[in-house]
Amino acid sequence: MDGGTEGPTKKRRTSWKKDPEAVKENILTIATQEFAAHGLSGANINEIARNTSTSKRMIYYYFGDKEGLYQAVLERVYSTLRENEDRLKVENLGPVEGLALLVRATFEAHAATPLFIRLVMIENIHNADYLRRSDIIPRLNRSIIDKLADVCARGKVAGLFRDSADPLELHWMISAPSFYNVSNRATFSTSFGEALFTPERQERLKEHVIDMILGAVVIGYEPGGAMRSDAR
Amino acid sequence: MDGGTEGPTKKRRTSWKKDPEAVKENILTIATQEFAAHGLSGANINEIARNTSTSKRMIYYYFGDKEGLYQAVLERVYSTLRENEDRLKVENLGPVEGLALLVRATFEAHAATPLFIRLVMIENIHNADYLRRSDIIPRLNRSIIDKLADVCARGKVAGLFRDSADPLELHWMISAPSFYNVSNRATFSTSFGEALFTPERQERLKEHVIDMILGAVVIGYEPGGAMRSDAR
DNA sequence: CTCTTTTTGTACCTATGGGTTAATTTGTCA
DNA sequence: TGACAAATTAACCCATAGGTACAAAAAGAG
Repeated sequence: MDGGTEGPTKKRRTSWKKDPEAVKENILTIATQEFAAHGLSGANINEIARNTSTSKRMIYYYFGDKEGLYQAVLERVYSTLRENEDRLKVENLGPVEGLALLVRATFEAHAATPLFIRLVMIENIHNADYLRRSDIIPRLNRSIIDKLADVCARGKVAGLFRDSADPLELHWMISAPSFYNVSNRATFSTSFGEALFTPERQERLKEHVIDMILGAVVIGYEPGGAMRSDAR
Repeated sequence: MDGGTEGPTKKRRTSWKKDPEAVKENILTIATQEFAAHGLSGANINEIARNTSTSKRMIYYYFGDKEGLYQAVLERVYSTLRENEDRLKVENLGPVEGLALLVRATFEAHAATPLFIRLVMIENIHNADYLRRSDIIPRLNRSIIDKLADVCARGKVAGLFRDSADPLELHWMISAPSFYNVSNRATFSTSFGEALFTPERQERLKEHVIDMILGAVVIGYEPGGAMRSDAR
């Protein structure tokens, strides 16, 4: 493929297609892994470049600098999260089952996306500076609160939930164990062993979390109640 | 070597005292802050040196390399934590009050030591590699489990606690919200506002956590029960 | 088929920062 | 009191990795 031009010294002979979006996607995918694995300062741009199908030059072309790339990764990952949340349909469930579903889904979603968890951990190490700087993100996590507010309101109207139930607090209570379960697995299991991280124990933990949350919110709730079809 | 004193070219003239322990302590204190602030790769040895009352060379003299220093910091911080745990006396309290006290103390201890939290976050980013490598640490966190086991056993004997209550799970349930409350404050408040982080809301959150835990463990428990002096 | 714009590759620059060399002071103990 | 070890200092080294300069090749417009 060098007939016609015959680069004598230089061998510019690659024939690429114009597909900036695919190139960006590719970079972001690799960068996500690298940042999640090593953090912002720990990540290595040369290493990222080596794992992409393009070159270091393109990273700087599209994302400006390391921080720009990190920010793009962060935003993409948060967006994905939001999409997952939006998929959850809870409106046509009873308040108790609805809440139980939200807890269960949150716990499972966290367990299924350790990469996301790691990026959030890293962002917290940076005091959420990049998240704060982003203009698309502050409103992202709105939908989960809306869902909780809906369930909460319906639960109170039906006389099933305590008056003290608060959507934001509830989100905090649901996120905390779900997040910690993944984020602190390494130090926890190093200190106390792997016992809690077998599939069976994880199932149990999940049900306990559901019971705890429902116990705090549902009047007269008793453990195991989330399993019953008539969740009174 | 240039004539008694009188350094014409070199000015080695500082006069220092020998106090290795104090120097090490000083280095560790500064290094703890730096590592907690920026992580292992983000921390800068020159910066640490600049903030100590000694020199960069001494850091390498006492701790070998950056990782050695990080490990020393980690171990010291875990040791401090253990000492705090040991101070908690729970044996002469009833099971319910005892458990409530453990939850309250854990929540407050986490809130009071953000530096420790950050180091644990960072260590989790590194998959607990340095914690695992340390020989003094794996047995460190034993005492808190022992305390929980004691409370648990007494609660069961008294017929107050559910049979399902498990010390390790309990520790997980107590740590999760206590840790998350500090570790994820930055992203949480960026996403949802600072509402939950005022002193009053933190108090409320703490009581809710206590209620959740006790609700999961104590038979027939009802919210606010931890406050009553006769914790039946 | 030019001309412009976008996309890409290669080679290079250079500040940063982890780590080292070698000398110098202080204390100690025969 | 002088050698020896421990503690400390100042100055230096240099690999790494973030970032850039330059220019070529492809695509699109007209």
